Amino acid sequence: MPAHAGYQQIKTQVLMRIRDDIWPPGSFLPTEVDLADMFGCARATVNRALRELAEEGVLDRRRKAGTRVRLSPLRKAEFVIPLIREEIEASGSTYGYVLVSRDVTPAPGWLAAAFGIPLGAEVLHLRCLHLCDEDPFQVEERWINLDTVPSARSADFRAMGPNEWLVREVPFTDVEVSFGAVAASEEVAALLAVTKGAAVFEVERKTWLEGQAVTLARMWFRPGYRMTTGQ
Amino acid sequence: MPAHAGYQQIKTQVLMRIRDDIWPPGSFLPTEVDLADMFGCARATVNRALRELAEEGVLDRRRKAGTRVRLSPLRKAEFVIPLIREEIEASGSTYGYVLVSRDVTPAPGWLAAAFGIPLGAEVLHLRCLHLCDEDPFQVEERWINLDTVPSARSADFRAMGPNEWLVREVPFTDVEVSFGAVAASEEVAALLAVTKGAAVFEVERKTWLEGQAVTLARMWFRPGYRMTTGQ
DNA sequence: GAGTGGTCTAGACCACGGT
DNA sequence: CCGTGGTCTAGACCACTCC
Repeated sequence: MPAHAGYQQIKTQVLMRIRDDIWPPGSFLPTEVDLADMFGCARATVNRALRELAEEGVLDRRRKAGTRVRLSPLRKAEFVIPLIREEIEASGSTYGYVLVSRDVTPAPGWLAAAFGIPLGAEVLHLRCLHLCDEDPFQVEERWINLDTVPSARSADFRAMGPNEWLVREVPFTDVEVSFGAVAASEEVAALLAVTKGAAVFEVERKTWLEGQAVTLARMWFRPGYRMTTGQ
Repeated sequence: MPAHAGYQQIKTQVLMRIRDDIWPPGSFLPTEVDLADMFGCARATVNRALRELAEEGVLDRRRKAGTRVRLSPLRKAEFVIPLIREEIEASGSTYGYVLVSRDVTPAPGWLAAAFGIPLGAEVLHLRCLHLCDEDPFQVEERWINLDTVPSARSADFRAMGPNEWLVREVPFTDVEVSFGAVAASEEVAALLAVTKGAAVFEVERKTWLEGQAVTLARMWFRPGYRMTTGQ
């Protein structure tokens, strides 16, 4: 109703009306033109408010059909995945890095399958350990597609982690991240200084550059590590 | 350059120039006015493109200072957290639910502290088991603040899970989600039918309604469960 | 076919915050 | 102070998709 309704206020108003069951789940909202009239503002302002609410998972919008309240709102959680060096240094600790192993091999079958590369294509395989104040913090196992990133073959990963190197050198267009919990393998347990079978948080990250597989990384964190929404 | 540059094309163009090191990390982009001139479009169009790239973590924008390329782009991962019933039914399986325990107690110290409620305030404490085709799928432990949600005291959680009930009945304004890996406690292990100490994926979810604590839930999933970006 | 959202424009005023 | 992004407007055309 305020003469100077901004898109933020419109978002709030819409959420209030949904909460008060004026627009219950599944029901249609008025059209943008009508809402602009109701709120005394331009249609573009309403459009931005509704577009953002749709993006946030509250509304469902379709041309011609209109805007409706989602039956159950999509519940999204956004995580910022920090560069491990920055995460450790931001906490006031000292970052350390060790390259554990490096070899060039034909892609194992599971990797070729999971990643969409020809079976037997050469990949660079690295295992690394990241330290926080000298204590094991994260174990990283990484596979780099040498067809897509040939320069990785001659890069020196003894001083700089593959993550940092890739961030600087290799662009990508698509990412897939997944989280899970696994029992520490013998090797991971040894590197993390935990008992074999201990519960460790696992992050897997795959990237592509315009359809070409770039890299796949699996990371295991020391016990107690959590990933939390927000910054 | 095309006469009809849309904001999508501008985003692409900007990303290409960043990739080609025309605008290297840390450098400033031209102002919106100049870019609008370059791309032959209105400033609003440039604004939307840059605003979205900032939202995605590629750019850093400040009034007066201008727009610069982030030194290292923020790496964000967005997860859609499904309602467990819908997740199971979407996979073609049968959903089952069991209420394991229910009691009303004064909030334990850790809960009061972690959640910002007065020590000793009454909370409803529930333990539930969610089943997929009769097999344990998820164990849920839930605490509901009865000061904020008094109606929960008389709700019947034997037929409907607290999650579904809360989604229908209680609005919230703020959420915090965190993921981790923990060793299954004796009780969780028994409910999930795994050995004690097995690695299980844990999701913790807290919600507030305008500063008032609503509910805290901890959920443990059967082995092998993963949370993946995208829908 | 027609109604809805999706987008673009040209212009304007404002708020923040670096210099 | 004053340049930059943040937002709003009034109008327009377009694209999708439901009927």
